[in-house]
Amino acid sequence: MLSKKTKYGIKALVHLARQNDREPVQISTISKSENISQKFLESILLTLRKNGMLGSKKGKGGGYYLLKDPKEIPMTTVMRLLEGPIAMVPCVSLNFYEKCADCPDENICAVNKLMLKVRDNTLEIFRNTTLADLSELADS
Amino acid sequence: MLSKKTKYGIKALVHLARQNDREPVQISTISKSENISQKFLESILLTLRKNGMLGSKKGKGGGYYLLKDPKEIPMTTVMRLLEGPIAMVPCVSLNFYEKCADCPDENICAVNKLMLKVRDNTLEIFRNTTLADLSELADS
DNA sequence: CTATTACCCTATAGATTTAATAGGATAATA
DNA sequence: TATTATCCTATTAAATCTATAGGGTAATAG
Repeated sequence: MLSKKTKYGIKALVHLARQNDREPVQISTISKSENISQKFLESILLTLRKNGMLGSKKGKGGGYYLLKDPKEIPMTTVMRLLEGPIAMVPCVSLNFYEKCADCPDENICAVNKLMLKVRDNTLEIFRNTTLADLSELADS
Repeated sequence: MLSKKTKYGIKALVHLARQNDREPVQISTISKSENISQKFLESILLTLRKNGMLGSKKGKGGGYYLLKDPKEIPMTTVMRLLEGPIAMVPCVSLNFYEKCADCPDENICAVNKLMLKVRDNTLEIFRNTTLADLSELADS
């Protein structure tokens, strides 16, 4: 299951991507528009900024804005930042690999085999989907 | 992330599928062979039996056994039974659909759009992978 | 220069889920 | 009738998630 943190984070990023200009958008604006608890959103945007995804401006007229072109932001980056590993088990994770304590040999492990396939497919989707793609309304 | 319950459940099912005959296998045997806490495994096998996946036999020479041919058991069934929804968000789930509280219109929701793609792909894999496929050792 | 605005940061708490354990009841077999 | 092995409920320990609280800091306007 996707955490609310990730869900809200994506929504906020898309909100910023849909902005025509790069003018800062206030937390409260996004919070109201996307129905997200303002304080919770605050902490999410903070981690997005700390990880180089967003810039911010303080004081009146301040807010958050995207640092890069939405076309240049693949969802792999966003997902790993907010949700962590894309794989469903650590033993098939590229960026968060961990050996299973119970599994003597990954090569003959059924779970490994299955989840490797799932990871490959999911990864492919996230790689080929940018924030710009998600910002285009409806269908496609 | 895949829960240990699901992980252990799949391993146990594969263990049973790898059995040549349909003779009952004791919990303790699977538990030792797969490095799973026996009591925890007990509860997992119980739910698998209650949902028509396994049969059981009590007393000496008892144990659990598959009720169907592994070729006839797609991973969609197993996953839904053990893990629940395959989708990462309830609003794109086929069997566990739920509307998001915060989302006024799913058709223009970026998260919905993205997770729908992921679900479609993952579902396809689970549909086309049977317990028999996972039981074949190594590569493929 | 000072009031206001809006982000910055840490800590904590409540709720939920997960993973496992405990302890015995029940049924089948030898 | 003793033994074996599943059946079943309840409980707990730990982890994670989802916020909320409460103030600090920097920028802007007038």
